[in-house]
Amino acid sequence: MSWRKDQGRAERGYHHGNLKEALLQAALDLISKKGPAGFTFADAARMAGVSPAAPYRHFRDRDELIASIAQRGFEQFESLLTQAWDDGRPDTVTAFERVGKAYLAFAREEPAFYSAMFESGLPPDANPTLMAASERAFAIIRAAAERLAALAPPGMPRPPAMMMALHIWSMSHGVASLFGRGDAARRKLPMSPEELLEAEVLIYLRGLGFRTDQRPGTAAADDKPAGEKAGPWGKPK
Amino acid sequence: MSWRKDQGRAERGYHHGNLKEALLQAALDLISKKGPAGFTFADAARMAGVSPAAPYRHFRDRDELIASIAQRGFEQFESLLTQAWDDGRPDTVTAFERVGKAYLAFAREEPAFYSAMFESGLPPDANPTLMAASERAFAIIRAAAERLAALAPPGMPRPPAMMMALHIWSMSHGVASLFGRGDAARRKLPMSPEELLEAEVLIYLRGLGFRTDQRPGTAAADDKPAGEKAGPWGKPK
DNA sequence: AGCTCATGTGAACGGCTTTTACATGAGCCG
DNA sequence: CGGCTCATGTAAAAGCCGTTCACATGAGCT
Repeated sequence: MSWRKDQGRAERGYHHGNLKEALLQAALDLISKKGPAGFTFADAARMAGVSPAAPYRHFRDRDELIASIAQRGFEQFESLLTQAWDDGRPDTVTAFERVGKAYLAFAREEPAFYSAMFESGLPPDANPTLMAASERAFAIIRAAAERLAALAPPGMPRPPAMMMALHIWSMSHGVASLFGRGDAARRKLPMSPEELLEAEVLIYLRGLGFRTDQRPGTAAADDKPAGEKAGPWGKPK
Repeated sequence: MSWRKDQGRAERGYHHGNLKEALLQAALDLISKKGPAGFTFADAARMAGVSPAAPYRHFRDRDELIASIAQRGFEQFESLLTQAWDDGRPDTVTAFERVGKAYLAFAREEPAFYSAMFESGLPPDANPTLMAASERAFAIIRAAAERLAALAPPGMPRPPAMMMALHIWSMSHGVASLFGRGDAARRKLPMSPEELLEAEVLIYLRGLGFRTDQRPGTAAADDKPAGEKAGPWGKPK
């Protein structure tokens, strides 16, 4: 019974009653503290107050637990992005930037989920339901890109929405993964990750011909070429 | 002596003679096969034909071995990027794109190095010499960005080179990390990672006011606003 | 009340990391 | 050449982890 920690939880009998949930919660705690590599199955069991063998009644092995967390992470992620996108209100560009911020916020505030989702080294094709969850989350970015692409200024070739979505995703993931988490991979930056990503996306959108200095939402007013105003990186000296 | 594998190597006596190197090489093999998580110290020792305790004469622990690999990776990375940049020849934009391709090529061809460098979950501040190596590699991108920023079209605010460098780095890392390696994280893409990154960088540069459809290198010829020609993503339908 | 099956336990196996005391022999010094 | 010394490697052991298996428990159904 050395594993029985009685850490403040209600007394329980032979059966835990909610072990699967308790294990997922414990794993989240542990991963956010020590990274997905430092997390151990036995620790999670200890934290839930059960024997080291008990988790095997709920997860085939350690990887399946991590995959479960990743999946749950993608679901929360999708919901967060959906909310941030808010169907493009009040205008497409504003909503789009809100999605970028939400991406970073998720990476920062849920590092355990984020690393389980993107840095756990699981084969993504191993778990079809996991991949489906991941694709549903990406679909939000994809949908936003679609709407944005439709707004591309006339007289220019329309950028493929899928490509735009992949670009935005890679920017967001790149910033989040290199600079995003408070603890890991801290490099000295001249600006916050949020500012960095926002500037990056704005410059990118300008490169596609968008005029990012105003927010018409749906109206494309004048035709002045991009690049004659202050940039998105604050005041030029 | 079960650990003695005699795998084709020259016979040796009590002393290995080159164990440190052999361990690094073995670790590279193992990491590229099974990821940085799957790699074990004992396996590396076995592969080098020594007892499981021998590696401790050369590395304080498993993490120090991985850090050594990461450091060596950053050195090779720096050398590769330097070579790709080639001091901006034949022209800045061309050289810049070559750097992007070199980044992806490194991630693809040296996945073991790449994951040790960016995905091993080591605290980057733990090892000052490692961080220094990482900064020397980044300095190449930084220097390239500096040259590019100096070329920014007149009449526009100059983008800060440091910001450009961080943007380029995050794009490259994002693409490499999400889509770059053949095995891991494969998602179906409408284009190759190289094309994806090249388009992304070109659009970004256009957003900064660069005219990316020609390669003046140092001369900024005419003034036509960007965005009146075919985009960098191939033919618009 | 009795049965059954999901859920949890204990013990055990093999493997990994790391430490400690000991063995070996390469290189240096005289 | 002979002997010393110390870097390098070995053996053994402790402690942890993942995983499996036979067995225990008791919740829920009939």
